[in-house]
Amino acid sequence: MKGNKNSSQLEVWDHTRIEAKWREVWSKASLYEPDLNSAKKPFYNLMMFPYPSAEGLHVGNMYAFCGSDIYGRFQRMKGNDVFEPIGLDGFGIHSENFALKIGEHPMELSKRTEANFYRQLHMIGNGFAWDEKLETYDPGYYRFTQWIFVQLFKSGLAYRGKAVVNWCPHCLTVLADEQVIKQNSKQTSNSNNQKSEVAAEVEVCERCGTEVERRELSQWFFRITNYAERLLENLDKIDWSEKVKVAQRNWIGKSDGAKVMFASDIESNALIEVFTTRPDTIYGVTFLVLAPEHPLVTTIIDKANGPLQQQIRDFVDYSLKKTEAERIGTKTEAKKGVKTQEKTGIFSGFFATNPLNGEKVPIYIADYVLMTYGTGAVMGVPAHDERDFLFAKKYELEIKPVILPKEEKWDFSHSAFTGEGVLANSGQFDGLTTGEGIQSVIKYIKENQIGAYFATWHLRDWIISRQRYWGPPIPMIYCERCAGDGKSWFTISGPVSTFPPASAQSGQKTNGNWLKSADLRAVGNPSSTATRDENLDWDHAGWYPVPEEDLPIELPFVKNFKPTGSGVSPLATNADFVNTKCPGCGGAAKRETDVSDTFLDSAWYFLRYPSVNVNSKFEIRNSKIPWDREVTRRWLPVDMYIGGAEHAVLHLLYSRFLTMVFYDLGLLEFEEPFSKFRAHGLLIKDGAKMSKSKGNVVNPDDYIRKFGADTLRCYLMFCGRFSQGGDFRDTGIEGMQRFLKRVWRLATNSKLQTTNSKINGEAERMMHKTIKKVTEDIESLDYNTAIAAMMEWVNFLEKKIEVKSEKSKVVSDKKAMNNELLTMNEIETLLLLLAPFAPYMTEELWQSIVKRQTPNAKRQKFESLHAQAWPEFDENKIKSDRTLLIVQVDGKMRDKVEVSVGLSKEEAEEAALKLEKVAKYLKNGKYRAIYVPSKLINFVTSNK
RNA sequence: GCCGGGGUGGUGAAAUCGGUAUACACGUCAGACUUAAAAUCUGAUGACCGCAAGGUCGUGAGGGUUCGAGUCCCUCCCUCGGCACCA
Repeated sequence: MKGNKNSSQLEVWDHTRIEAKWREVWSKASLYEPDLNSAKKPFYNLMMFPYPSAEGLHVGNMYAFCGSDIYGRFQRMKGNDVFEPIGLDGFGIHSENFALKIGEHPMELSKRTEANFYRQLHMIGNGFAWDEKLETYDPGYYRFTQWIFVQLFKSGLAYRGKAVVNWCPHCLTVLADEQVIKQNSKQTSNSNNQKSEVAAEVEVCERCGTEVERRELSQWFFRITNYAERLLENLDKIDWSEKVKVAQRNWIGKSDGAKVMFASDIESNALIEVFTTRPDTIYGVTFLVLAPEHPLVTTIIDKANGPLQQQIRDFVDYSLKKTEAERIGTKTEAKKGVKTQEKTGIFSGFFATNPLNGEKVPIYIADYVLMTYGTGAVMGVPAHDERDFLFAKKYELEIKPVILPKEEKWDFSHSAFTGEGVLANSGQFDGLTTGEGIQSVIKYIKENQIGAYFATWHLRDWIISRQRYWGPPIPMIYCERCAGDGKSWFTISGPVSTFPPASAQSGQKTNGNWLKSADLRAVGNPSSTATRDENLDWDHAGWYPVPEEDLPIELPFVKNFKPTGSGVSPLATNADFVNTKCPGCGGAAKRETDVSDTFLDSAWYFLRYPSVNVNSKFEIRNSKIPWDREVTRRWLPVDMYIGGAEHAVLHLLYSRFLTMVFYDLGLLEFEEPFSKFRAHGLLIKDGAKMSKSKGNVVNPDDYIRKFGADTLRCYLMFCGRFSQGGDFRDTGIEGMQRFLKRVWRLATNSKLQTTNSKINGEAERMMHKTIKKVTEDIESLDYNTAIAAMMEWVNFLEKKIEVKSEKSKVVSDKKAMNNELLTMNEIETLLLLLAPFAPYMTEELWQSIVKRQTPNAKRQKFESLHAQAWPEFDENKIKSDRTLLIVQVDGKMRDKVEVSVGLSKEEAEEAALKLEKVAKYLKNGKYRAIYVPSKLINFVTSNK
């Protein structure tokens, strides 16, 4: 029997009807809900959850989601229990700014955008586990965000400190360093009456693009710097996109070197600690430089005499102002760069002593030395550092070479030699190479207690507070009375070590040192503490975390949620919220009114998903922990995480940090949250970035309505390599619809043999070749070439049965002779391979053509295509006994000839020489042949 | 400046253990079907020369290695992203 019973219904591919039907059937059958408690082969397939923007789902979101879903569907068909959760990252400045713009309260706005976003996310055809959805603004969720803050506070990893911080004058809040991005803005400047383009770099807010300012404020910080070393080292152990690893390495920014103490005559015992990455150049020190903010500068001004005192004071004032000006209107000319930038400084009138050779060198104050890096003091080695060289030239300081280039001659009066070489003029270290010199000098200064190995980091502590409304209130209470008495949670609750480490209960080892009250910085890696927080005043007197049983501290409805700009959150205006009782003394106290950074909401959501509907039996201090230990053990870490590379040093770094903290607190059994991470590329439109200002943002709704989600999915994946991004063009999507229509027609074709007759020969080879290609390409996320391979196979199948000519009524005699029937095996395989890409259409065809049944929504159980086993390929069936031999003469392809596989060189030569196109080049008979078995033969006639 | 992507037809892009460059698709042109259009189908489509057979050139530029280079090496250019007065 051929064809199918209900072909009338199948003649038209009515994507809207089909997609709605299968959504309902799949949902009723809980097709995408794995058994979280007992799944045998758990596979956690995650895509970064979206901001539910009020404009709705962006086609770029859909691009990323579909790419992730294809991988998940593939894993499901490979026999895994796939968990693909979805939620909304709805708290935060982004949503709040939009609410402000349109004058709607975020609490109401979020309800609207949530409904719209979820509607759209239902449409795209992903196998989401909807039962476990979560929203970061749900009190049931942020209760735990607050709980996490409390745990960090109790562990000494959350502290309040005063520091110069980034301030966004538009968002009216502080920002973490990671949330400030450098932006190149081309500015035209008029110099010498000539207009020239100067590339200026400005620091802007990651959210709104406004240039940031600096303010000195007291803020809550997370001590991520304690984890710098582990965050860096673990990168080698995880399977992540290289570019994201590189970005994290850069951001963490470790520099190995040494701290060296220089004695000075500023006052007795005034040691100046310098940081250098080149201790081997220490004999070449001819001056010392302090940053204008360096603590000793105040002493210098105090002690200075005569006009010098005022000069130094003026210089320091000028430098600090200039730094500020630079930060606001940075005029660093990118092209010229660091090297030529003028170095300004002033002699302090004091001298320091080189601890290695006893030489006295002048101490300068200069603004090219930054207080925020290293120790804020630098040893000037003009012979071997470009900046020191420029400074020395300007102030006519001695240039003393101590490293000689191994081969060439170097003119030290002309420029600094910064490469590696051999030590000279360095006393006992003469003759050593740079590498040996560094080691020897470090050993020497350590033995003589004048210094030690030291690493400097770029990473800074994470500023958590935001002076905004739309976020989880930071669950802290401040009691003035206790502050006056020097009391805090730490003094009332006794040693922090009473906080029960879960690992102690489960008898498991943790990596971190457990806390003692004396060492509040113990969690993480104390040796990696960066410099800035050394200078923060961390005064926790008067501070108490909200008792855990009182969580969540719900965000109250505040009518005027507009940020105040005065350094406090709009919550401060709500007296009912602010006034509370002190957990320590029971007296009147005030709540913290800042909310936490939105990146804290998203730094742990993946831990929550599997436990959303599970009540954890595990408690800490009468408070349930945010995840169930059993479920978490089964599902985490995330097996495959897909997302944008723009979060390389934001979300991806914060998540790793928190996971390590939870591991150290014994709350988790792994320290890396995402075993495998792949960054997807950027989807652009007609060659240009999509942006609201350009008005070229594509909303998927219209396309889904017109072409169906299946077509859009396939088209998005066909635009280019998933890791590289793609270019969305309206003409391209029509081509993809043509392809799916052809698949539809092929499957519903009357020539479809319903008996399971065997296929063989070329047809079998094509099938196995396609299975192999599609399988391997999905594994490596090369979806574009997987689709191309299926297209090639469909082209082949159409030719095979001449389905096209049947329609057009033109049948060439030659082709009619080859007319074969399509087998059920081929159609089944095609539908299976295409299933992850076009889930709706393939399910419809599978049920009606293969299973010959059309389940309706009422049926609970059915055998979905998406629960079928992924087709296997047989390498032997891909091999052919005939092959095309490429024939070259002097490396140029002249002809090709079909031969049997495995032929000898002699046989290949013989076959090739029969070819006229080849023979004519070899008339004189002088040649030698190079043979690549069964592939290619190259006749070389020249004498080479 | 350092680090990491990338540069291939008219367009989106394939092909990197060195071995047919441009798969797949879009677009364009021609044709079939049609009163016509749409849809669908067939064919052509890197450039240049040529009626053709065929030939020459061709993967950002220039060198090199090799029988053979998009692929490896060297020197550059452009572009996107990360870091950067980082000592």
